[in-house]
Amino acid sequence: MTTSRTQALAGVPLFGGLEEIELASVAGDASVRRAASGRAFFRAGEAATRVYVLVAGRVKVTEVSPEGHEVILRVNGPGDLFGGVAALVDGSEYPVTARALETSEALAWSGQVMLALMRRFPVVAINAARLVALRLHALQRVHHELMTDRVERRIARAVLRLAREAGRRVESGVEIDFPLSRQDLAQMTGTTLFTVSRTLSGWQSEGLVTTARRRVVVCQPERLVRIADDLS
Amino acid sequence: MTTSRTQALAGVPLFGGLEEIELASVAGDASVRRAASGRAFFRAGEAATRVYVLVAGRVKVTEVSPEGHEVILRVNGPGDLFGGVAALVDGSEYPVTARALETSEALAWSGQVMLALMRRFPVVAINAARLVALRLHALQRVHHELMTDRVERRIARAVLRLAREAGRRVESGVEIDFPLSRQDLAQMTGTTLFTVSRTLSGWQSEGLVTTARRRVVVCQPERLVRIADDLS
DNA sequence: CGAGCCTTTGACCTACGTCAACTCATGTGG
DNA sequence: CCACATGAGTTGACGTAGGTCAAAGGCTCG
Repeated sequence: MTTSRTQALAGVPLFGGLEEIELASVAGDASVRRAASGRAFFRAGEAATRVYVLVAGRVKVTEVSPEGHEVILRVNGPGDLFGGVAALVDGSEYPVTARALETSEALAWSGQVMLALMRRFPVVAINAARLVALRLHALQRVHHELMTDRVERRIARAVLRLAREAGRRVESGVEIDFPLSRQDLAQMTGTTLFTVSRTLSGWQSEGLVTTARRRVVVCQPERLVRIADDLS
Repeated sequence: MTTSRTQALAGVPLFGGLEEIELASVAGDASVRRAASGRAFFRAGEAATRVYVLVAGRVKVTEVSPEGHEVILRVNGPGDLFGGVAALVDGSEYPVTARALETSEALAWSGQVMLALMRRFPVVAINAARLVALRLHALQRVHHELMTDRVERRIARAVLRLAREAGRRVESGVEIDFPLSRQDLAQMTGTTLFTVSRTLSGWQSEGLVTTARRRVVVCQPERLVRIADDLS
């Protein structure tokens, strides 16, 4: 259904600046990929053949070292570009794994097709550069935090970021809208699930958050911000 | 001297794929910027108006937090793009500071001009996306290390990277070819100058490296690699 | 209903940060 | 050209944030 694919692309940053008819052409070149919760769109080490734009769901992007240590670099939501980074470097491999956190759907283009699109519509290439640049900036900030901040602050920042990007209003506050384990938070903040557990327990007993198995609700964002920004 | 500027651009990755005559046109739009050792090409927070390609020297890219903690994100050498990332996001500010480690020279374009170049020569936009992507990958690896590795290994990796990217053969091994203090290494690896000092002292007494004030020579790279990759 | 996950909590330990004191180059100016 | 001020580096003593490991309880989903 090309028309529905075209609609899915409306408002996607990668294609900002394209006319509707151009969008339809771009959509025509796409294929639809789905992944059930826990399944991977691609894994690190595979040939980087495709560029994805997430249409629905959540996808975590992780990197695992030779030793087997896995870290979470980012959680993508609808509209986000992923895999694109590597597919432009031709003949290369994905350096990361993209795994669905819940049932997800994406549009995909082969690297070749995407390169052709970029040559035809330079604005797409410019958008891509800008998007990757923004991602780089975001990672630079997280990296800085990791170098200089204590764990409680890092966890606070991670939770606030997730609430901002993937928050859903509920009675008691803002719930992070996908399953998020202590282990996940640990892999985002460079600590252990034990420390995350202790930290969240502490916050919960102070009323800052309420938690359940793989669920986090931020109840008092401003107090969390105080922890995140504390200048003392 | 447009012709010398054109020569400076030959082989620069950002402009790979351009014809000589196109290169000359690109060079014609550039201005030359110089910075003495210690001076900044731009500082974090300034309006991001220009894109730079380093022609000669070394430039360290740093980020400083509100608390005043400074971390080194990268050291650029000749041919490297810097500042480009932000200048594409129009109306934005540089998120980082670019400071010359030694007397340096760069070519610069305004963001406007660079955008126009990218529209005219889509390959430049594609190159830019690719370059930023590569930088993102590099930062992802470092970030991973910071999350999972002990300091000695991180320092070993940083030293090896610098030797690879900016090494000069000397009698006793490979010297890192720009002034590099313990503090610098600490700000690259997320530790303190004290720990770096102790670590280098240890290595020196084992004959792995020789050091002097702001100078590091790698004498036994393979043993350093053993520390960096130790799978025990 | 049962088998795994996810989570909690406690006890212990250590890698590394912090601070202080000292030495040694270096480059600057008198 | 020497002297001194300054910034780089070293080393020791000490404290602690948070990692590690073990044990056990509770969801949930098959």
